[in-house]
Amino acid sequence: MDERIDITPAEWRIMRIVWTLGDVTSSQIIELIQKKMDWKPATIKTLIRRLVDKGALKAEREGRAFRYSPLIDEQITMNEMSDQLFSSICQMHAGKTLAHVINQVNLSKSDIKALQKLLHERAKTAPDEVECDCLPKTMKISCE
Amino acid sequence: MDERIDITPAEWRIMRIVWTLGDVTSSQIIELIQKKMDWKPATIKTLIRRLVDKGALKAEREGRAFRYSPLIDEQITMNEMSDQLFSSICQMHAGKTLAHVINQVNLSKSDIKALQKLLHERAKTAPDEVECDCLPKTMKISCE
DNA sequence: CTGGATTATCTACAGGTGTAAATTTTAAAG
DNA sequence: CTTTAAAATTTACACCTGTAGATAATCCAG
Repeated sequence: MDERIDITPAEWRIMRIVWTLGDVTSSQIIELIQKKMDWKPATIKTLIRRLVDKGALKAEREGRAFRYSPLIDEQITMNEMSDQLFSSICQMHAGKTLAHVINQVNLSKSDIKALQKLLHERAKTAPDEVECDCLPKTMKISCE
Repeated sequence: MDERIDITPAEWRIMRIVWTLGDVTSSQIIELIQKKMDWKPATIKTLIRRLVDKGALKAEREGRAFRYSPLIDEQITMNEMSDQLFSSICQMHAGKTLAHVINQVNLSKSDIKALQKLLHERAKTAPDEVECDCLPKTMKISCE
C-alpha cells in the first residue's frame, strides 16, 4: 500500500513525542525536545515539515498553529526498522546479536514471558545450525 | 579507544564479504558483489576506499593490487548497530520489537538455548513493567 | 484595522551517501 | 623498454540529513 516511509534518527525524536502524546502542536514539540536536545526551533520545524511531507505526520490547522498527529504506527515502524537491521547482517550471527540486545534493553516480566513462549515454540522446528549468507549461494563456504 | 566507525548500508555489503573471506582483493569483491548487486566496479572501489579511509579495512599492497582485510570485528560492529537501533526507540516497546525480530530471523537450536538461558536469568530480576521514556522525566505520563 | 507575537514557510549550506565516469598508476607481457 | 591490461585514484554529482537564519503569514490585543 504505502511506499515505505523512512524516518531518520533526528526525525525519530520527533515521532516519539507525537506517538506518546498522540496529538501536539509544534510549540509543545519544541518545548519537549529542547529539554533533551540543543536544537533551535527552526530546526525542529524543519524536521516536523519533513515528516509531514513524507506522510508520517498529519497536520490539522487550529488557529494560527497546526496540530500534529501520527499517520504511521509506532510498533510497525519499529518493526520495519529492526527488519532493516537484521536483514542486512549475516543471518548466522543474528542469534548472537539478539543475545546482545537482550542484555542491553529493559524487559518487563511479561515481555520476558512472551519471548520465552516464542522461543519454546520456535525450538521445536529450529535447525541445528544457521548458515552464513554473506556470499552468493553458488559459493557458500563456512563462515568464520 | 577507537572513534566509533559508522558503516553505511552499502558499505555493509562489502564488509560482509571481507568478514566472511577474511582477506580479499578488490576484483574478488567486485565479482562477488556483482552476483547480487548491479553495481559498477567504480562504485565498489569507492566503497572500499571509504572503508579504508574510515579505518574499517586494512589494505596491503600485493602486486598491482591490494589485499583487503577487516580492522573491525563483525560481532562487535553488529552489536553497535543494534544498540543504536534499540537506544533510539521507546524502551517500553523494546520487548515487542524483540519479539518481532525473533519471529523474523533464523535461529539455530543452540542460539535458542542461549537466549532461553539469558531470559531465564533475566526473569529473576525483571521489573513488572517498563516505563515509556519518550518524554522528559519531569512530565512522564503513561504512554499509549 | 494595526502592530506585535506566534507560527509557518522558504532558503541555505556543509557534510554524508549512492552511484559512477575519467584519469592515472603500475605491473606484466612481449 | 614499450605497450597494455588491471587496478587504483581523482573527480563528479544529485539527493539526503542535520542544522538553522530569514521571511512571510496569521491571529489577537488594543
